[in-house]
Order: sequence, then structure tokens, then C-alpha cells
Amino acid sequence: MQALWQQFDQLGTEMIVTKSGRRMFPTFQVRIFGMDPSADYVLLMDFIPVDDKRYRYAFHSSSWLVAGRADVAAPSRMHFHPDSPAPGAQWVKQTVSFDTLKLTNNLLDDNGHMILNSMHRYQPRFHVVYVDPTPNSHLNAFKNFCTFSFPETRFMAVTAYQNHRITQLKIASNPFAKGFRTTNPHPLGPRHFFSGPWRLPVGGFWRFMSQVAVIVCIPRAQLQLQSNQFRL
Amino acid sequence: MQALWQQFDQLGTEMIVTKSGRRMFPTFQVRIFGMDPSADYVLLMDFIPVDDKRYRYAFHSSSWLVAGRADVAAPSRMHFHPDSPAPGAQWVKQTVSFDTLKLTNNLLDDNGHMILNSMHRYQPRFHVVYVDPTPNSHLNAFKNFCTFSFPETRFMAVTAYQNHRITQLKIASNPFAKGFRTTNPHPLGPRHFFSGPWRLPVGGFWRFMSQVAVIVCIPRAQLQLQSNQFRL
DNA sequence: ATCTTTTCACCTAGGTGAAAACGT
DNA sequence: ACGTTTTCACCTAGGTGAAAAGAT
Repeated sequence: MQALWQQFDQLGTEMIVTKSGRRMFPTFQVRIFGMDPSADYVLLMDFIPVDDKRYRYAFHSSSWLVAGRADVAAPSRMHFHPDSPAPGAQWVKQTVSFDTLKLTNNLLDDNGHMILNSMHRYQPRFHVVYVDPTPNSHLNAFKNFCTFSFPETRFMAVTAYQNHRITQLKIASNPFAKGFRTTNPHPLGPRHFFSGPWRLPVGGFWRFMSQVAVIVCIPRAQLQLQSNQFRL
Repeated sequence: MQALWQQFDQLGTEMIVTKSGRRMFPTFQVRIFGMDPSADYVLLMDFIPVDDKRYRYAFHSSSWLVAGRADVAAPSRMHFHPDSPAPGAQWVKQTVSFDTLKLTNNLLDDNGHMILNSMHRYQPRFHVVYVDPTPNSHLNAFKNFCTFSFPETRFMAVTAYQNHRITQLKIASNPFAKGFRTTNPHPLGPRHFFSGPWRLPVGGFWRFMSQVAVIVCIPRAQLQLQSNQFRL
């Protein structure tokens, strides 16, 4: 899905938020390698504001303009991957897909959806938490997880699409929107959406690349703090 | 689903087999208790002939008659639950449903479906296999599994329903056949289909009851041979 | 005759953007 | 104006028995 995320990102990705909750498209999914097969891990996601701004879309110039300071932040939630907790062997077996995650603008949502402010910009984050079976594991909580951010997955939360080119790319690439297609199924051909994983040597222990994401090497003893905002 | 299985069994359950594969209705599902949470288990099903006979349906008397010796047995297959192998903790967490299992009469099937002879009677069996991590575990293969049969899940394989009352009960109880309903949704009311699990004290280590099935106590050291026909 | 295969309308279950209605 | 909510036709994906057609 990496190529598709990048296509959207170039236009300025928008994600619909609704009262009842709307899935993301593209779906956030990661491929994981190198986990301890028998250790348990919890996989989860959250969304952090990219900045402290509220935006509006200028149709005449087809661009996003700052429209003031951010509204009061929506209650921050974590989305646990529904298979959590599970042993590393299971996570590593195949692509992990967050396709049950839904976005809402309902501040009072009680369906466990992710609450976002419309017209605000967000960065999805992905967290891997090692389930430490030792006594007093809470003492190690600060080092038993790590966090990944993939810049190409940033998006603007909206209640209706603003940029018409985003709408067209959604229609062209989301199978569920096939009813709105007028031309060929995929603008760049379907091969672009499932290109194989590849890796970047980032140095140190963490070598990962968005597929959205290919993550390697998360041994239980070597987990590192990558975000001090993170808590469970 | 136990009450529903029993309703069908009283009429003489029939299951459709098709070339491309047909799901069972009711679905075979079990509730499991007492597994070693960290040990891995494989869960699977197979189908054994109830007898060595071929049947035909006498419409005038609305009954099944023996129509000779059984045809040559279809190639015997195992259906692995798609989550296998998985730790006991996961199996115990919720009802295990074999809803992806499909029945076919195609002797050359290459989709992994269960091959049955039409007009023959079958008994579904359920197997729990402990994945023994020790070296030379094959020496213990004979005792690392156990087998459960629930008589009320027996059925006749057919290519078209014979007993009209079976057809009516399928239409009345299978949501996917709602298009053929003329009267009320459920003949006995929906409450009958999801009655809570209950247990029979059978004695010894094995206490189980069909929900189709509630199974308790399958510790790795106490697995017992329940069928000498079983092999992997 | 008796059984099997194929096709099909009709469902379940639920994800799309369009458009109209609604707020403010 | 501008943003939100609701409704809806139209999809994806696939499980039903009925009925017609086919096979032996």
C-alpha cells in the first residue's frame, strides 16, 4: 500500500470522519519481522495532531489555508489491534492490517472509535508493546515498547472531501467506491498497489520502511524509547 | 447451537454437497476450557462414515431406505481450523467456529474441501492436537491428541434436499435463506439457538457437552488416545 | 427414474461518495 | 457562507434454496 499512500500524500490526503465512524482508506498496514516468536506483543495505533492549527480549504486556489488555532483537542484514544495480545510468531506470519479502525468526530463516541477534529491534520502512529511477564514489569514499562511514524500517512480529517482530486483517487482505488467510476479501474494499474516490501538501512537496531511499514528486529531486550508521550 | 443441531437431528439432518463446496448449516462450533494457556494446539475436524451403506429417500413414506453397500470411500481429509496452530489461551478465549469448512462431492477437489459421497451418512469428529515441542515428539504422537464426537451432528450428504421438513428448518433458521421465508423468522424463537453452555459430569478427566461442544481440561500431560484411526 | 449440475433471484453484512437537508 | 448529518443508490463479497437443465 506504500505507493498508494504516497499518491494520496502528494495531493494532500483527506480522511472522512463521521458520527458512526468511517474506515481509513488506504488502510494502515504493516509487515513485521524479527519478533521473539514466543513473546507476547500488543500492537496499537493512535493519532497525534501535526500542528496546533485549524484549516480551511480554498476552492479557488485548491489549497489548504490556516484558519486559526486548533480547537480543543479531542479525547486521545488508543486503538488496540483486535488480535492483541498475541505471540510474535503470529504477528510476523503475515501483514498486520488495521482495517477495523474507524475515525469519528463524535466527542461522545462510545464505540471505541478514534476521535478526531474535522479540519485538523493528524499523523498516525504505530506502537509495539512487549508484554513483560516478569514481576514488577511496570518498572520497565518505559522501555517495553517502541513507536513508528510514517510521514506519508498524514492526513486531514474532513466531514466531506474538499480536494476533488482526492475524491477521484479514492473512487479510482477503493473497491467499495467502484459504483462511482466512469473510466478504467486503476489510474496507474493495480501492480503499483502491491509492490513487494523493501528496506532502508537506517542504522542502529531499527531498520524499517513503510509498506506502509516493514519493521525488523524487535527483540525483547532491545526495545528502545522512541516517544516520551506514549502511555497505556 | 446445540438446540438447533438437535432439532435437525430429530428430522434427520441433511447437508448439501456441491462441486465448488458448500458450508455446513448449522455450523460446527465448540467452546473449550482448561487448555494449557501457553502450549500450542492444532484443532481440526474430519468426517467418518456412520456405516457401510448407501441410502435413498422414499418420498412416499418420507423416510431413508438402505440402497446397497457404500460406494468406494472418498479420499479422507482433515480440515485444520485456520487459526491452527495457536496457544491454548487463544482457543479458550471464545467459541471456536468451523465456519470456513466446506463440503464437496468432487473427488478431484483441490480447494481443500471435505470430500463426501452423496447419499451416505457421516459423523463429524473434532480433534485437539497438542503440539509437543520436545525432541523426538513423534514418539509421543499417539498420546498427544484426543478426539470428540457429538452424535447430534450426524448428517446425510445430499446434492439436493430430500426431506421437505429439513428444507423448511434450514429456511427458518439460516439467515442466508431468509429470502425463502414466508412466515415468522424462527419457529421456536431465537432464544433457543444461543442458550448458555452447560456441562455433563461424564467422569474421569473428560467432561464435555455439546454446544455443539463444551470441552474442559485438556492438560498436555493428560491427553488420552480416543481413536486409533487418527493420524496426521 | 433418480440423482447432479448450473444458474439465479434474493438474501446477509457492510463499505462508498453523492446529494439533499440541516445547523449556525 | 461554510461545515455537518442523514439518506441512499451502488458497490464488495459471498451464502441461500428454487428451478431448470443435464447425466446415466
